[in-house]
Amino acid sequence: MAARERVTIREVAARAGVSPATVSRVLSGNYPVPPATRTRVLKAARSLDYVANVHARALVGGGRSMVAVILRQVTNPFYAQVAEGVEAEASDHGRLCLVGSTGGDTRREMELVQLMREEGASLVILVGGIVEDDAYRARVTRYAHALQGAGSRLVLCGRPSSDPALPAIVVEFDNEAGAHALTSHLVSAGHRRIVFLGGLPGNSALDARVAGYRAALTAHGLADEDAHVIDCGLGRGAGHRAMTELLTRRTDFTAVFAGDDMVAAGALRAIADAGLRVPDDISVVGYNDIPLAQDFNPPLTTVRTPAEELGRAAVRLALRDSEKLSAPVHHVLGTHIVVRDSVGPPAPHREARSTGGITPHDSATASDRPALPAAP
Amino acid sequence: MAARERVTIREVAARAGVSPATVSRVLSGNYPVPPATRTRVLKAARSLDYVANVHARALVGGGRSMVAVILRQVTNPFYAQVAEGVEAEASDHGRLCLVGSTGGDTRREMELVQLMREEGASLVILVGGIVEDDAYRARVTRYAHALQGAGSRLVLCGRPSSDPALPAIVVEFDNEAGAHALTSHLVSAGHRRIVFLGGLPGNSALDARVAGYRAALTAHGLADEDAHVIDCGLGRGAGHRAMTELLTRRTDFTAVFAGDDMVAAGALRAIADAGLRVPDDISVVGYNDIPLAQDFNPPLTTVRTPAEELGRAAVRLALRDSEKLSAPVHHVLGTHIVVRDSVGPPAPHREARSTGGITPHDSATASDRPALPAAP
DNA sequence: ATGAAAGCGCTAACAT
DNA sequence: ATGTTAGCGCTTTCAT
Repeated sequence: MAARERVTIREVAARAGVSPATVSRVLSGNYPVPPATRTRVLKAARSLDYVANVHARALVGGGRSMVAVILRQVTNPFYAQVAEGVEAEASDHGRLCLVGSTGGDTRREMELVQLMREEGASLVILVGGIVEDDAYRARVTRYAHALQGAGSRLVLCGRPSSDPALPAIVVEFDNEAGAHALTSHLVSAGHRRIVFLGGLPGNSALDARVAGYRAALTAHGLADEDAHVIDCGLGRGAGHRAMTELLTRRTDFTAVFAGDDMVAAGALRAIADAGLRVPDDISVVGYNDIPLAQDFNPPLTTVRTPAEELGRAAVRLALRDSEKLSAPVHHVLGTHIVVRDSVGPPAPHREARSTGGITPHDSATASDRPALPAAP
Repeated sequence: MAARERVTIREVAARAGVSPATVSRVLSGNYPVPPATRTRVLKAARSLDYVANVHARALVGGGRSMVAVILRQVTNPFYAQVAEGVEAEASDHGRLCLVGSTGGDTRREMELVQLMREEGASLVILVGGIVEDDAYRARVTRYAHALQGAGSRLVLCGRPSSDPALPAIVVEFDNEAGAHALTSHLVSAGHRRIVFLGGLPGNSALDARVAGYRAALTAHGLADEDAHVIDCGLGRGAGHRAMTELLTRRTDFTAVFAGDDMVAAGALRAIADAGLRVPDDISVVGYNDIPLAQDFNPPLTTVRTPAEELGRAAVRLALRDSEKLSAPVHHVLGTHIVVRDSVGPPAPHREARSTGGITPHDSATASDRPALPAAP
């Protein structure tokens, strides 16, 4: 089949015996047209399989604008949920939604923002914390102004604004409070030696969790030297590697605070591989409560960050003060702990800093595991 | 800062002291322009933060080309992986990639395809099997032709073509073979009463798995009445509900073939909730080998469908015979079983169709569970 | 009630 | 080497 030319409004007009203007009026539906001609035009359009050209329409100001989400990777369940929330809310507002992923590459992020700007997206939503440096912050500032100049609006989702005066909407969680609560939960269960697995210096979300973890430790009268942060970054693989390594080096911690649920997944596997059990030997907690966290072994205690709601809030807020160019909006969503089965009382044999009280589980390696050092 | 109007090519021209045509030539780069003016124009454009209007550009014929993925939902790990593969391969080819999700709504799918076509996507990739009916098939045919007419190309990813003559590329798995192998694995372990949980009549991928399951049963000398398919659809929730219900009704099956890993996740939870253990009491297998399947309790035996490679293949194939409009391409990717810990020998007390041999686990409900009926 | 005409921002002949 | 002109397909005044 040959690629016949696209049928235009003019052909429909000819077929219906009216002018293009009339066809436009019928199709746009924003102008009263007598039922008689209306029907005639509609029939002509249908018989020709006419579809309006969005470019022409957009050019002249008619086109529906869409909302764009830009995130690191779609395979991360948390990001995916945020995207789904954005999608849902956008759909409720009759907007189409597109998601682009950067793979952590700032160049690609820049291209994507640019592309969205070109397409005339009315909303560009940047999701998730990246590792920020000054150059990056400067770029976000440029995005915000450029987008505003083009009549659209930037939303920072799940991360703080680098500059409160930025013409951007920010929607995020209180990661510090969440981490504080989760750490307290661990302390309440009796844990004193808790390692934070998955720090990522420069990433605002992780930095906040680490801060909450440290603050909670202090609040419970533990010395700062009891804090131990392993900056292995995020992801299941990173969690698995770091935990495996930690297990061969130390024996005196009783709980692990994973930077997020994927890190927790890797850590759980590493612990199982080492022949230890959760929570009998070591307690583990995660962060985000991804849908499959309840299917881990054991079901994971974690903090629920309503990802989908984050996405929904982003577009709701942005659309609400649409065209108003009001003062920068800042919205913080609450989180709460979800208690499942990965936390128990500390294992007595792991509490002491000496290597006394060895069990069959770690007898093979316990003797060459040094105690936790003070934080740097 | 007020939202000044979008800067146009004319303003850049004025700033650089040249005509719009010259600016266009410089920016499009497809016409020799002296370095002197070239630099001047570029500087003017940059200082004005000029971005070309894609709509105007597309209207007149010069659209950039990007690749678009359209899938049901990004939160499904399998789909997300396919999208990531597409993204990666597109990126390798210097293309930008956008993903749109339909939420299973065919109207939204249509809008998205339309949008992509209008936006000048050179590749539109439809991922995953939907429930197909004649109207839907007709629509896909229209997509294919419309896209071809617009110089782009349609790729059907993870589902068969409704019509072999369609100007579309199809890349998929041999679901029937995979399901056959997996069912055989179960039979080899000694299972005779295996229920298929998660049928979705009309969905080509699931229908193929059911067919493979039935064929394997027959091949191993089991009567067709040993087949038992529960059409509960896909998703963790559906799997959980259906499994819970099944557990209260029947007692004589020893293994469950879940339609995909998410269904398996729900089934595992339901089994655990009922106080039964996997694989001691019941064996469970899934399909797709999503990244977290290894973190289930127990780690799930499933068939690995290389999702990312599926996505990569889709764009590689499509880009390879780009502009060639050659004969329809059909590509089938291999799959293989990944054996983990969710399959064991059948539990003796569940094998008999009578209610003899009760164990503490199911003694409470076993007496009112009827035997599996023959398939309809 | 409906047509004619004027662009939207851009590119591609066609001029110079 | 660069400016001028004519649309791309559509919507929207402004006429009729």
